[in-house]
Formats: sequence, C-alpha cells, structure tokens
Amino acid sequence: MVAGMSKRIVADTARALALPLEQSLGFQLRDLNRAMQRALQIRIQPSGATLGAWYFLRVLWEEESLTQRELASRIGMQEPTAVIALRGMEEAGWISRDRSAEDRRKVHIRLTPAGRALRETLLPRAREVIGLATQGMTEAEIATLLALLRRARANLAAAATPATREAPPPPPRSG
Amino acid sequence: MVAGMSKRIVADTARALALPLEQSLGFQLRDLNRAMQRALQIRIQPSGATLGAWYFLRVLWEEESLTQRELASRIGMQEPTAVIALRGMEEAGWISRDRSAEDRRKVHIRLTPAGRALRETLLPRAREVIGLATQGMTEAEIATLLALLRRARANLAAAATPATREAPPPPPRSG
DNA sequence: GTCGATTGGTTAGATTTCTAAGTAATGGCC
DNA sequence: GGCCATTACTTAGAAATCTAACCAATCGAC
Repeated sequence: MVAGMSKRIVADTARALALPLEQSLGFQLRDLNRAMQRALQIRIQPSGATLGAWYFLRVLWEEESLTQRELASRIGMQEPTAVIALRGMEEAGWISRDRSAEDRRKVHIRLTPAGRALRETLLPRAREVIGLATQGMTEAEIATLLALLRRARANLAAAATPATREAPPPPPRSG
Repeated sequence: MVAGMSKRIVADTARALALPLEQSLGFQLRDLNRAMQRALQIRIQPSGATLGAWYFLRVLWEEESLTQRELASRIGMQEPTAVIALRGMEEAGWISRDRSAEDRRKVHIRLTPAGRALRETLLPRAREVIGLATQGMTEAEIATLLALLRRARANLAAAATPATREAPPPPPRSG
C-alpha cells in the first residue's frame, strides 16, 4: 500500500528494479497453473483420460456433435494436438468421429454412452481440485479471481491480433 | 427445472450441472497462462533464450552463485529439466557451471557478463507483457490478483503434502 | 578404514504440445 | 465443365517437460 504521491513513478521504478518471483504475474500464473493441472491430471488419469481429453469432454458434455475444428477452437487447442487427443479418445471408446454427409471435409465428434458416463466419474474429481484451490475464499473472491483472469486474457488477445484497419504485418524483429 | 430448492443446494447443483468453461478456474488459468507464456516467449526468443532460461535468469539476476538444485527448486522446475536448460545457457555463454571445491557433488551456477547484460534486453520485454495483460487494471486489482493466485497455490501445496497430522509445516506466507 | 544411507546431479524414455507443410473436399468465377 | 482460393483435417518433425532409474560424492556408525 503506497500512501505517498507520485505513485506512478514509484510503482514503475519498483517494478523495474525489484523482481521477486512472488510478485511476478507470469511466474505466479505458471506456478499455480502447473500445480492445478497436475492435481487434476492425477485425479483423472485413473480413468485413462489425459488433460486434453478432459477439456474436450467438458465441452462435449454440454454440446454434442461439434466438428473437430469447433471443438479445438473452443478450448484454444491447436488442431494437430486435437487430432492426437481425439484419436486416443476414439480408441478408448468415448467418442465417435464421423465424416459429415453434407460436407465430407468435416468430422463430427459425438459422445458414446461410455464417454457420457465419464461425467459422473470425472466431474467430482475436478470439483475437488477447484474446492481445494479455493479453500478459504469467499464466493466473491473466486468471482473476482475469475474476472481478473478473463480480463487479462482479453487484453492479451486484443494485443495479439493486429485488429487494426491498415496496420502492416509486423515484421519479425531480430534483436 | 429446479424451483423450490434451498439456495445452497441450488448453487451446488448449478455448479455441478452447468460447466461453462468461462467459469472454470482450471480452464481460465490454463488459457491465460498459455497466452501469457507465449507472449513472453515470442519477445525473448530473439535473444535465443527459452522460457526456462528466462526464469533461471530472473533468479540469478537477484542472487548469484546458487547451486543447480537451489535454482531449480526456486522456480519449481524438475532437475532433469533444469539440466537441459542450464546446459543450453552455458553453451550460450550466459552462465558458468563449476563444481564446488568443498563439496564436489554441488554445481555452482554463476552469471557471465553476457548473462548479466541480458537483463537490460529481456526485462523490458517482460514488463511489456505484464503491462499488456494488466492494461486497464488498477494497482489494487493487480495486487488482488497476485494475492489470490498465491493463496490458491498455497492451498494446493498444503493439500499435496501428506500434511503431517500433528505439526503441519507453517506455509511461508509472504505479505 | 569400510559399509550403508543420503544428497546432488545426470541420463534415458515417454508424453504433450507446438509449427510447418501436405492432402482432400467445397464453392466462386470464367 | 475447369481452375483457383478457401476450408477441414492430417502428417511430420521438433521443443519442453515430466517420471524413473542411474552414477558419484559425502557423512555417520561401527
């Protein structure tokens, strides 16, 4: 809590000079993310599901018969990675992959009963991890955390896409 | 149609039934983390540094002559991964790795002038990413975000350890 | 001294993910 | 109908990280 004036300069200077990992957003994010994904992975892998499969399942439990591309873009996964994960899920018998009759380029992904049944097993495990991580937090704090995460992500997305009308493509700058 | 239930049960049920990715802590965390690490990676790789090297450098700029193990545990990285990253950093001429004379098992990592000089190049890039992500947030909001991330991480760490049932080690609560 | 346990570091193999390039189906335009 | 750009998916190759198993040096007990 900086109570003094010229807060901006002080804050900038402090941020430039002191770089404790505890105050680095990138580091804290990476650290918590790894801990969280690992906790989740440990709990779902007895079912044979990978983390990639988990996120796909989450979407499919809500919305069936998406194409592979729609599915991948929902969870921000590259398509080659999606191919690998979905192939594994098909071999495990959780989904079917069928070429669309209308447009034979598209592959529709549908849950099998086994895939649908995984919901009962996996969802409680995930809730357990969330509960663990948010222990001692109020609902308001959790909501705040989610909102801030979303805001930061939106900021980065906006910066990543040029989204300008006439801006030339940024050439790779060699240092 | 869930009408007439108590509020708590409704809330629990809603959380169990509706699982939009936008409200999933695990998903939002993963999503933001990937966007952030990618943004950082893009900006530091012109220097030839990987993300692993970046986090090592951050520690070394503050604290010199750590052993490899200390360094790895500071940033929560497994030792085999650290070996690979540090080998690359040595080849790049940023660090030296010397066996301790006192205890020949230990390897001390020290920055070379080139490694120290990277600070001036890399640090502004990292600040740029943080600035991008936190655009439009107040200092208080950023502090809140960091604090909540740390709390969640501490929760998970406490749960991961068997938690000796009589004397749980006091978690280092940094304020 | 020497044996065994512990500590610090290394190697090996597998997994997950990414980027880049390739193939097949569709639709617009002449 | 034939050609070309676009779209949807696939394959190939590389990078980073993890777990498990393995050397090597140190310390303590005898």
